[in-house]
Amino acid sequence: MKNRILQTYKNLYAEYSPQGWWPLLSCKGVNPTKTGSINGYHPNNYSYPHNDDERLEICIGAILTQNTSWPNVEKALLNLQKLKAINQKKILKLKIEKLKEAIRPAGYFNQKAKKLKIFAEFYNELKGRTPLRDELLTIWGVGPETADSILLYAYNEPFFVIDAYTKRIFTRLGLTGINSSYAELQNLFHKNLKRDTKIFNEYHALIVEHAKNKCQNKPFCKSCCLKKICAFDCV
DNA sequence: AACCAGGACGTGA
DNA sequence: TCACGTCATGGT
Repeated sequence: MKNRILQTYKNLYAEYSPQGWWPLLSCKGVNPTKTGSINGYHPNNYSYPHNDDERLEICIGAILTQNTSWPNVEKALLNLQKLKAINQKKILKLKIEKLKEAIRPAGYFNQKAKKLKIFAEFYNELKGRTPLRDELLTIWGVGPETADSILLYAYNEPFFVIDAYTKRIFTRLGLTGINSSYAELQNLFHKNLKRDTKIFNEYHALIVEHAKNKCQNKPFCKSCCLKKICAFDCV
């Protein structure tokens, strides 16, 4: 089993090369090959975030991207940037209607505006301290995936991020069951990989890339780099 | 023109 | 626990 988790990673890495997550506004133009308007990817550079506002930007992005495509999130982030609202104190001061207007392109703007207000409060009280996973999970609007995205990409803590793409790909590979829980799937990675932040960072990003390119709802198995190690019966 | 996107919450069983 | 409805915009 361990070999297959690692082998999958190696195949994806060889196919797509380093992804440069998490995308940040400050990295605009670094990797113009990626989709979206920000192009805020920074391949082979795992030093981000570089300050509290960049860290908060990742947290905001993690919340805004809930069940939402990244290009839509980018529009919202750019609107927030214009308002200089990628800062917890500014978010707290901003009127809720203004906040909703700014993040409207990301969808669910009523819920997400509330989520950002609540998170900004929490973030402000942290005063730079790294939050515990259980702390994050008590926040309204932060579930397991958002918590792990924040821990991994904003705080460089080794928590593997499980999303719909991960479930789809690893179910098809035959490495997990269709009904496996978030915790079970996360355990699969935690137990079979070195607890290394850079690998967790890259692996999740590669999973997303692969799901977008090949392992879509309707998969393109013929040209898939995981074809030889996949259990999926592609017709 | 339906379908779905880097989920989480509230509810009822 | 767990299945299900709800939330909303924008790209394909």
